[in-house]
Amino acid sequence: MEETPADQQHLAWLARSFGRPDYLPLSPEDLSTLSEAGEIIKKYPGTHIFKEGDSATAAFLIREGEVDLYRGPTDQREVVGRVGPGAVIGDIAMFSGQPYISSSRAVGHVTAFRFDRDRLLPKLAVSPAITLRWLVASLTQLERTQRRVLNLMHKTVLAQVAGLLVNEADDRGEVALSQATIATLLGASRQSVNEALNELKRRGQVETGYRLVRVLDEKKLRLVAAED
Amino acid sequence: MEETPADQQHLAWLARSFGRPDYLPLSPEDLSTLSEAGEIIKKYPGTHIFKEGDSATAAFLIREGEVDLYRGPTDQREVVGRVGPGAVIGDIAMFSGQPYISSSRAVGHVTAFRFDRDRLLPKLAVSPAITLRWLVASLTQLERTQRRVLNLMHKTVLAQVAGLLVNEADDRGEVALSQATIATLLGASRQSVNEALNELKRRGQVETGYRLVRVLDEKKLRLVAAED
DNA sequence: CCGGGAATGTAAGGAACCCGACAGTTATAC
DNA sequence: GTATAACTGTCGGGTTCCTTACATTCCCGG
Repeated sequence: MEETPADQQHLAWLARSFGRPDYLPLSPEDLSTLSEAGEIIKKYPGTHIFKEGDSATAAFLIREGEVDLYRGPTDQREVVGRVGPGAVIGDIAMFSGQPYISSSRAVGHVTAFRFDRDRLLPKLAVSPAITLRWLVASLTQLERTQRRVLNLMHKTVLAQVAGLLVNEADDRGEVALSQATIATLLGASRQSVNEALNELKRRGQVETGYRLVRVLDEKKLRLVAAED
Repeated sequence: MEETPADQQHLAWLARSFGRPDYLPLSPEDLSTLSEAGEIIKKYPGTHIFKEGDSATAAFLIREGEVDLYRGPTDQREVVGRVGPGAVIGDIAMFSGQPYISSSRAVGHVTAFRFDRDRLLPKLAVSPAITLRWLVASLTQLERTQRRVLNLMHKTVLAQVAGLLVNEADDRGEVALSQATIATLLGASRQSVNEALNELKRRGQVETGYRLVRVLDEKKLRLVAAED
């Protein structure tokens, strides 16, 4: 089998995306196996990758761009999360054989790898290493979600906002979310988020702009997130 | 290899414990493989199965009894959940090679199956079906936790209590938890839980006793849980 | 360059909930 | 069988946060 440089790059990227690279690294054969279980797809901003209730025939590995996950009807949608490159979505529904539990919509231009259920399962049945890696990835996600439960339970909106900013900031310390989106992500009201951001701005720990928050003092922000 | 009736029973129980039995059922060889990766252990009430921060060398599958999961120091512990037969605990830490994230304590007499990491991983590496089943189990747990996040975000204490009662009730409709425990499970105060239970009692949907809540009208209780 | 839609800023009133305190009740251990 | 710890029931003050409402600012397409 001959492979172009682009393929190589893609396969290497696949290897990095699943969990810690030092833990049971995928062999080159494993990578090939995985790449044959689906295709790369591209989505325009605002389009759906899958919708709540659809039969779950595939899972998706985000390569580029960001994706919003939400539940409920369009007029009163409830954002469940926003994920970026490296995230796997739709796998819960696909593996458990149930309809998708949430809808996913591309925020910007999105490139993803689609794993087709019928092609993936036979491959996994003969590739324990990949299955194990996928298991570890899902358990890591589970742990993250459990931590989120603990945060939601006892922390004030101020601490929650600080925590979200630290987690979601890119390498330039910027978070490109509207205050309304931050509010739904935290399950708070837009006004409370606005008030919290004002407090952080007053303390000189962040700057705010249109659809944008810039982290100025990550260290202090982490302290605020740990309070309460 | 000769197997006693007790072994057979145990292996069959293992098969039922992991997710939906109609989905990729384990073969008898898989069951044997799994049973060789650890031993059955028994724990007295109040004793620890593992403690937060310990090196995670094993995961546990609960066979009988209930287990409390909690985090933080003993004097101000924070209950993360209570699990019964069929639940797998400690697997997150074990697979990701990190110390246990929470402590687990036997509520009553507990029988569990201990999977030793060093014996389990080689078995899984050659048994994709088991790994896949484990993956499905963890994803199901992830979905449950995500649902809990949604509940915590927008629902009132009354609705949360109603939901917990419906989920935790045994076949006689009884929930043997103290109001304080219910409160920590929901991240609410004991007083608020007490107030909610009074309201449900006033409506004739539950009865309360010492360390006990009895569900009288599950149907209406589900409606209350869905409100808000 | 300007109009409309989207996002941000601000304020007041009220609901839900937490905290501290204490009295009454039930289980459990000695 | 009694002491003690654990649990339930209840009250009032205080806080956080939501809701409603409206003014202002910003972006983008024509």
